[in-house]
Amino acid sequence: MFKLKVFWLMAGVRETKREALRTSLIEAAKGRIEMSGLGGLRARDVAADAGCALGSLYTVFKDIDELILHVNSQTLARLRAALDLPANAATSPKESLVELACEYLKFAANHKKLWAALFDHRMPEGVAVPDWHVSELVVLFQYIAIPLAQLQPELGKEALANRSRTLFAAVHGIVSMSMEDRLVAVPLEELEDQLRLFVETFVKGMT
Amino acid sequence: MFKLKVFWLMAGVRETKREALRTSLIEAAKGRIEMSGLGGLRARDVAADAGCALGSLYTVFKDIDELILHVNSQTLARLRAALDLPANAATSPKESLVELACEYLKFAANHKKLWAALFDHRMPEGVAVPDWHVSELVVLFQYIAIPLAQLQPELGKEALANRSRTLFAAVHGIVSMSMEDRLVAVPLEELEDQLRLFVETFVKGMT
DNA sequence: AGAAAAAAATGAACAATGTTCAAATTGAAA
DNA sequence: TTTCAATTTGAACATTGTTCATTTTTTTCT
Repeated sequence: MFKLKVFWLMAGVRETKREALRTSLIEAAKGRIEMSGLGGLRARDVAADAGCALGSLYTVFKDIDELILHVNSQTLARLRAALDLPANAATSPKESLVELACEYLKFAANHKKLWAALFDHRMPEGVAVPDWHVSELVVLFQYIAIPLAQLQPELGKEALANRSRTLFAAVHGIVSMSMEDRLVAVPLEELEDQLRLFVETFVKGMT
Repeated sequence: MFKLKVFWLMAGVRETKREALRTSLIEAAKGRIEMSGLGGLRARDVAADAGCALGSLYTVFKDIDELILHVNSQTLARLRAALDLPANAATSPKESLVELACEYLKFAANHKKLWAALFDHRMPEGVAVPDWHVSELVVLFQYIAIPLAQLQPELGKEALANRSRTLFAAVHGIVSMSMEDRLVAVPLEELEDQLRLFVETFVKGMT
């Protein structure tokens, strides 16, 4: 028993260190992206920040893209968490959609560079985004599908999915352009008003 | 021999060759982007395709970004030309907005990589997109502003500009996501129906 | 036209960066 | 402790954007 436990503990050291390194690398990459954006991410900087050699990065991740995907995965998790509040505390389907959109805008504004990395990142030509990450993205459509289904109960499953995706894309486009200071020089409160108006108009047109 | 030299002197060989090189480089870059996307663009390939030395590229353009901006500038010009048809042949403001959106979708679908380059390209951290290029983009909002002003004549100049920008951003978001085969596996006709429905719904909600 | 000056084109060299790999280090087993 | 296997390391490599001394071409001057 004692021996077994000792064995297990000792055998665990490698796994433990590996996990710690993995976490450090993701955290370091996240920090660099927050500071300098996706374009300012350097393998050497990440390794230095994480306190490991350059080569060690490649023993944990296949390449830089895989590391970025993991940072994006965490960002998506925080985004989903932020959307859970308005999704649950809804007074009406319309209000729910409006609040979801506003929360999305606020998240983007409060995490500009991490949020941008979510959509700016591109895999190398011909390489597909892995399924596990695509499905993390697709879940976002669900937040919209629930209130939308209440507003249009006659919609079939397919049609509902299509419209959810379309409305998400529209809101995303608006938020996305809001983040480009060059094209939109307007305070956040006003952006939120515009977005609110947009969703309300769209919902009104639906009924 | 004397006459030949005089001819060359008068022809302004220097300027002519410089313009020809400029054109070749932009054309070569355009071709490379069409073939391999923005991520597949290489200074060496462009120079080789244009039939000049690597260094010559940098006698015409400050850096690769400037070259890309010029390719994007031409793409924008073609996009605007494509939008002129539906903008002029409109039967009603609503129809005008619908057709503009559909034409935008078709342009994106027919020039996927060039269109993607338009929005995927990022200047280096801290460097702003030059004014001349920003204003080329901003003109797109005007296409929407005209029918929108007819639908809501009570809107002030500022409010009209805001709403035009918002509607453009929404349509752009939808088209943008449509181009990501991974998230949207749907034929173009159906995408067009979705987009048409979206704009119609929004216009209906506006009135 | 020919020489001299100015401008432009060239491509080798440089710097930055992602990735690999042989050697060194460290953990696991006996 | 000793041995073996897994892991870590960072120097070296490959690719790419950019620069610059040198060469070539164009213009100017006589």
